[in-house]
Amino acid sequence: MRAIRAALLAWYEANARDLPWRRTRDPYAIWVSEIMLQQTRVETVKPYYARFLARFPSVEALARAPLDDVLASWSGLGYYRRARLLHQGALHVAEAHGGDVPRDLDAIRAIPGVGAYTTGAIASQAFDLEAPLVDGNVARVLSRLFRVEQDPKRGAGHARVWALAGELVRGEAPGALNNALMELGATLCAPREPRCDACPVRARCQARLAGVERTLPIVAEKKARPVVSEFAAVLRLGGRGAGAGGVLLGKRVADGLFGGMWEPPRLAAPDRTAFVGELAAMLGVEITLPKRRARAVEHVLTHRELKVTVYEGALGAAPERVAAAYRDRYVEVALVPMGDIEQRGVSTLARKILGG
DNA sequence: AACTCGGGGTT
DNA sequence: AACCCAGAGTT
Repeated sequence: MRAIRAALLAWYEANARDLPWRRTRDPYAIWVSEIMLQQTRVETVKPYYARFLARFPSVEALARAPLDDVLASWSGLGYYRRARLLHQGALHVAEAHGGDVPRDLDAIRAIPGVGAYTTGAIASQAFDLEAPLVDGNVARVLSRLFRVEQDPKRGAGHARVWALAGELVRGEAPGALNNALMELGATLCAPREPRCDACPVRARCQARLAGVERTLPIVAEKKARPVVSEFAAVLRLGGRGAGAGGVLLGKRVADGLFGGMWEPPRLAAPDRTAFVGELAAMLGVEITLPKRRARAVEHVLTHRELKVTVYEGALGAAPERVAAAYRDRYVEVALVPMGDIEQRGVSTLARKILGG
């Protein structure tokens, strides 16, 4: 274990990528980066990270901000619940800890949106606590290094990789050690084609010694992704009334898919006629859709594939609210000038629907 | 333990 | 097309 630690730390020292969140010890900044990096690639996160910290530079600033502003800053990043939980987390830290991220493991873990991985990341990187962490990269590295032949995402395999991470992190520079494990998984110990020739611990890798490095880690089979068909409408108000020129957006309920985000109204319906009826009922005004000129928008998510038929249409009048029967989906509607859409929390799917 | 939740790059 | 990524919360 000591030799592996030393090899990993020396390799990391010489090969670490220069990432924005590695240039700070501010626990808030590290926290923000870790939430953004959940299931999201480094290159995707970089611009969001810089913009987010510029707009919300402290726990207090984030806690004071309206959730809608936070969602707007998250627009396009995905997994929007993360933004909601991060905001809740800021409120929690502001109230329970006076705005300072706590240095206690249990207190960190109690922050909304902070799970086992993020606890270890904040504790080790911001406070140099000997707290382990296991993400997808670390799970793969440890599965190979110690030849764990069970799915590291659950059951005994999960317990095993966390125990190994706990043993490895004990010692000096826990933050660097954790980063070294992640860096190794991100750069050399790749899922398909690991570059073992350049690996600092290849001589001690149990999987490589047994010739099974490409078959580990064991992963569960994935379920097929169902295809869901929906309709959406990009609606504008005719004439010169209030809101003329704007496009109608609905704000989705907090829970579920795209929670709290704005989008052109999107409904499942058997056909175009039914969709127009649903839409008119939801908005309480007359809707005019052309028979043709529908566009097809496809959007792939983790657990489903959306195929959306998009119509450009007109409103008979400006709707004031969502009908009660539809408030399990939308909580508010607004006519938004195209130029103001960037200030709303808008999903990438909504951008595609608006895109034309 | 299973399920939900985005988006995008790589192979 | 398949794969997978600095995961967490709910049921």
